[in-house]
Amino acid sequence: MFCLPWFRILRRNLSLSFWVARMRLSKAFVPTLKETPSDAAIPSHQLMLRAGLMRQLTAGVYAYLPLGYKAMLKAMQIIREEMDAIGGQEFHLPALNPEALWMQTGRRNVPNFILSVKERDLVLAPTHEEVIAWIGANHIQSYKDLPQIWYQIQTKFRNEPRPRSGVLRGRQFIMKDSYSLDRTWEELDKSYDAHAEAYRNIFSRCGLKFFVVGASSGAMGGTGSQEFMIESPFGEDTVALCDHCGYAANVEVATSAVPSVGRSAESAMPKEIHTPNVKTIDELASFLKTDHRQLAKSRVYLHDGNPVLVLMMGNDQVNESKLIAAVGGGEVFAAGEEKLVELTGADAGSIGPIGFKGRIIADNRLKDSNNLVSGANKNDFHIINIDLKRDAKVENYFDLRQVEDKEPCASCGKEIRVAHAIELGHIFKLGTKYSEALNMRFLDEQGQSHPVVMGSYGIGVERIVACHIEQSHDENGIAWGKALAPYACHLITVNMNSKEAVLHANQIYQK
RNA sequence: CGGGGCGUGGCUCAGCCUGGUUAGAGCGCUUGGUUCGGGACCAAGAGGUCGCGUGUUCGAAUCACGCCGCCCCGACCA
Repeated sequence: MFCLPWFRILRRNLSLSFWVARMRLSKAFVPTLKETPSDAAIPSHQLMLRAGLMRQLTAGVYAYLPLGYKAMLKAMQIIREEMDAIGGQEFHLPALNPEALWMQTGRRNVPNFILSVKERDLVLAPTHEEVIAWIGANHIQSYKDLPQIWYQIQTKFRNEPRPRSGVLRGRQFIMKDSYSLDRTWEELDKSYDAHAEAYRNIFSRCGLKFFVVGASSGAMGGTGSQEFMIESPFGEDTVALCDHCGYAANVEVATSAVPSVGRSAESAMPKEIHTPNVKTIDELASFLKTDHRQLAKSRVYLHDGNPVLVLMMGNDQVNESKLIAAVGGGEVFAAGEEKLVELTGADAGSIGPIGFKGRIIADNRLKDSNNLVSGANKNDFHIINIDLKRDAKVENYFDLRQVEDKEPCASCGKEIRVAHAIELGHIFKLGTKYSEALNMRFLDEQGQSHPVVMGSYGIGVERIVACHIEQSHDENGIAWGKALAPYACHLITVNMNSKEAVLHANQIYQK
């Protein structure tokens, strides 16, 4: 019989490729695996190994085999076409960078970021803002030189503490990164919007079911950013989605329409009460037979070493991304047990705003509320009837809470969903952080010097392929869409004993 | 970096607890034969520093210690 080889896992979806590559399967290097390698935990990782797309060399580093590289090349070609369509110019920047360049922007010592070379003062570039700004600083002189969109598709290196999920988080990966250089923030908006549109086109053409979320710009600096995501239980990001109105945001910035506590007419006088063995908000609620809305939880953080007390309603969780934004950037750590006693005189569970020495900020939900219960900064004691306007020196109110599943949507009021997602691309309005650090400036019409306004935009090439597989596979293997399929067409001669059939098949093959 | 797990032919794993013949199985691979329209069968083979090192012992894949590597959870994630 004609024995079907086991690589049926590669099967399906025949169509013509944009490039004419032919290969006889008998000569192709496609090492398939019958069993799932024990190291692979998620479908895309398992199938990329089993289908012979790639092999792992070491943690977070993969060798792409011909079949896998073909799929990646197809994704790269789509990216290239769409980047060119918005006026992007392709570069190939060096992966080896002088360490000194990264010292200038202060990013050399960002934790878990840069991999370096032992023998020289060189580092492996994790991204290319610095090199772009270096080129721009040397060659952009006049407003007439702007705007520019510069991009490349290049291997990046990062000192990932824990690579995982196959190709989704590696130490070495291929990324399309682009950078817009503009004169003004308004023009940056245009470059940014052009990228957003290009990204939509790219992911659509790749056949991905994706969505866009508002995101935090985090330590990159800048004023705005969006992420392009696919929903997946294996994603490392958490997003809030509204299936009714389309609201979508990373939980780092997501809001919901939870009601605030408000203020009652009478503000009773504060009183210390004995609350033995009451450590949690739930215990406090049942001890006092009240609901969470009257309880103000205190969390103490150290912001660049200075204590900040954060008041939250009931069991609302502090969202540290929002907290960082609220306190004006920098680093934030939750204070440890010993530090809590040192700062407040009490353990976690009995800490409160009254008598706290340091900044106090509170979540919007508690704005101007009264008759609240919080810790007394004395173990086993709480204070009731706290009026935040009268009794506590709350410096300011911010949105500090983490949204939860099933809360009402901030824009339509219906139920939101909190889900995991994989980030495919991220676009940032960077601003002038890097252009100032590296002195990339231009002269305007009046001869005034200004820093170039930058945007930065990334796409993970491997993630496109892996996400496609996550979204398109079954028990038989990968169901390739035609956009990324390594080969468009699989020509099978059913009866190799028929000279006529073989001849015919070969004729078709030659075409 | 904290917690957990694992490391035995290309892949998946057994053996280890209760040290003792030439270290096993399935899949894959090679050769020969059979089969021949839906993931073949029979037979014979090749292939292993049992992650590395030190130690305990007459004797270590098996026990102890150290190291390395990989995976998962967490922290982190520009």
